[in-house]
Amino acid sequence: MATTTRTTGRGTAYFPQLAAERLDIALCRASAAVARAADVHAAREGLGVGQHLVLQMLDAVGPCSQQTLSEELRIDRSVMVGICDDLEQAGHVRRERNPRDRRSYAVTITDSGLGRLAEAQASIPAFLEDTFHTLTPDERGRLSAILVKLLQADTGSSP
Amino acid sequence: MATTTRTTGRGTAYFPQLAAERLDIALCRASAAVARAADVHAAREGLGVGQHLVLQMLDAVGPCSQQTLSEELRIDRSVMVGICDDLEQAGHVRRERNPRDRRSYAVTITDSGLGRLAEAQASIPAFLEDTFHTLTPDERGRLSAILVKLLQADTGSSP
DNA sequence: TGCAAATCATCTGCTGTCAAACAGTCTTTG
DNA sequence: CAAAGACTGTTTGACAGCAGATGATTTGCA
Repeated sequence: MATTTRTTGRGTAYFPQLAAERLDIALCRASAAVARAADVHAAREGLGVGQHLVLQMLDAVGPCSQQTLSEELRIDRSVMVGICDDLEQAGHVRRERNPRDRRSYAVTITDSGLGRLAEAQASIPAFLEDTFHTLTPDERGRLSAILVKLLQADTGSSP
Repeated sequence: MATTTRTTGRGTAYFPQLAAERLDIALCRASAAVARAADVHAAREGLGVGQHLVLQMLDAVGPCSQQTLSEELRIDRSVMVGICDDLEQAGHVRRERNPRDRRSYAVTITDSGLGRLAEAQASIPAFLEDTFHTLTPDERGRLSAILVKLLQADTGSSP
């Protein structure tokens, strides 16, 4: 028996060793696990992760073009189209042509969107606590700082 | 005006703030960037990331079934099929039916595979150095330890 | 003014991954 | 021994994400 770790049947599992040697793999596997948890949470909440981020950013910085949203949230343009479609259909944002540059939209959050955002925001702390409960607050802070530093090198990609 | 950061046009970018607030998002975005770098490196090296991991594990723990490889490397079974197909076609592994349980294979690394693995392994340190050059060795160690700890909670998924 | 180049949103095709169904094999149990 | 259930590898269908092309609009320059 040994119902604890039925992975190999051998005494030791190989994954921890790999994760220790290959920082890139550890990062990707951890991200996949967290992303899955986020998707589950979002599905239960009824608001997609991308939709939540868009509402949050619109609330924080005001009306934006879809391109600005894409760049700042690191979401592809063609994906952003669908996210804004869904949000607009739900009545959470309005898409108005920017009068100063009618190629771009001025995506604006509505009162409905503000209410939905407030609901969704309220559930985030519990989600984070649940997902990262194995880490101490100190470790979470360190992880955050390291990731921010790592991400700073990835702003403009290549010349 | 303001050709420095053309992301928003505003003075400050929103992404760093988001990354600081949402640990899950920061993790996913960093992972995406690293995964892309790994894919580029793998393409240049001519050996897929998954293929490399399989060879590495076979060399470390000996012949395995595809299921063991899948579970320990956190790669889906149906993806593992293609990886082993490619490796077998390249002559880097052999698939022999396990005589004790003919449902499973005993995937075995060949001499060709050992040679290919040695080549690929040699290029990993430079890749890691290049990808994580913004982090100090101390930060890399901390990140690794935190990720390992975070991943330990993800062994058996649900009861 | 008029025309070429750039920009914004969108659409299309492709790749890679995952969930679910399927065939072959082993184990259990009557 | 034989049927039912569980496990291994494989195939199929669906879906997210990304690169490139397209249409509408603005900007730059002769």
